[in-house]
Amino acid sequence: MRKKQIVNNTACCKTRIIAIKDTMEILSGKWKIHILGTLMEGGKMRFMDLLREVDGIAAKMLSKELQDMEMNHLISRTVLDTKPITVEYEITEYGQTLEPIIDEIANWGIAYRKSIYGDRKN
Amino acid sequence: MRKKQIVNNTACCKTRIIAIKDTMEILSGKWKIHILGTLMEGGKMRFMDLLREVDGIAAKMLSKELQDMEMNHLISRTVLDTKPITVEYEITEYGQTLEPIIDEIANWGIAYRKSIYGDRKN
DNA sequence: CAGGATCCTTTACGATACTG
DNA sequence: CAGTATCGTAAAGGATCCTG
Repeated sequence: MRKKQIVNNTACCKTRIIAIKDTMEILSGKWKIHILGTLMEGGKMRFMDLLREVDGIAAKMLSKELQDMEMNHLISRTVLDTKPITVEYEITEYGQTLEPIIDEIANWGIAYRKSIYGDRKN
Repeated sequence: MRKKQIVNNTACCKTRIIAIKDTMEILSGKWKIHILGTLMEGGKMRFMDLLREVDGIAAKMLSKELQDMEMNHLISRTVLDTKPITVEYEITEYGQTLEPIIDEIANWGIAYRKSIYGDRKN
């Protein structure tokens, strides 16, 4: 029960830890999950929409996080030829594979509120 | 398809966004999910164990995040009366309700590696 | 061992302009 | 509208030393 087998552990058991690290690296920062959650609800959204809906985010951060996620192919950016231009952001198919994560996060948050405020409407 | 019904949306659809916010507030920072993931694998662990297993974390951060999570009742801290003293950290029952989230994060990370390196052993 | 204290560097984040 | 630039703060990160 002490520390035997540490060497063997490295091979099999760290996989999960590394996996968590990989995922968190891609979702790094305070905002990506919020943005993704918002985009999952809202479908195609414009910069300003996101700025309004993602509570508390500043334009600089939004801009930066969107670029980040675009680079990682989690979202797509489409410039529409209007005047002034419009830009639409949308979750990619690949980005949608993150939905189970976001869902669990949302579910936990909902349960959390219930455990605090009870089932009453508050 | 434009923006009709925004008013109605606020009542029903923001629940999820707020839930995500709640959860992310409790899991805020770069390390909590890593620590939880590690504790979920390792069971009871001591400070030094965590310092070794949570890749890259500094003692200062570990200490702070552990306190944070203890305050939120996600983990428990037990001081054993040895000499020198030993301290064991463990996920609480409440903290275990986060497992579905961590699991999804780990799963995604695993799939992510596969999508990059293929099924070959790398 | 389990940490807190200190000091210093580097990112992350935020608020407020400003531009095509 | 969709951003970038600029500036300032706060938190993260690292190193080292210290204590019960």
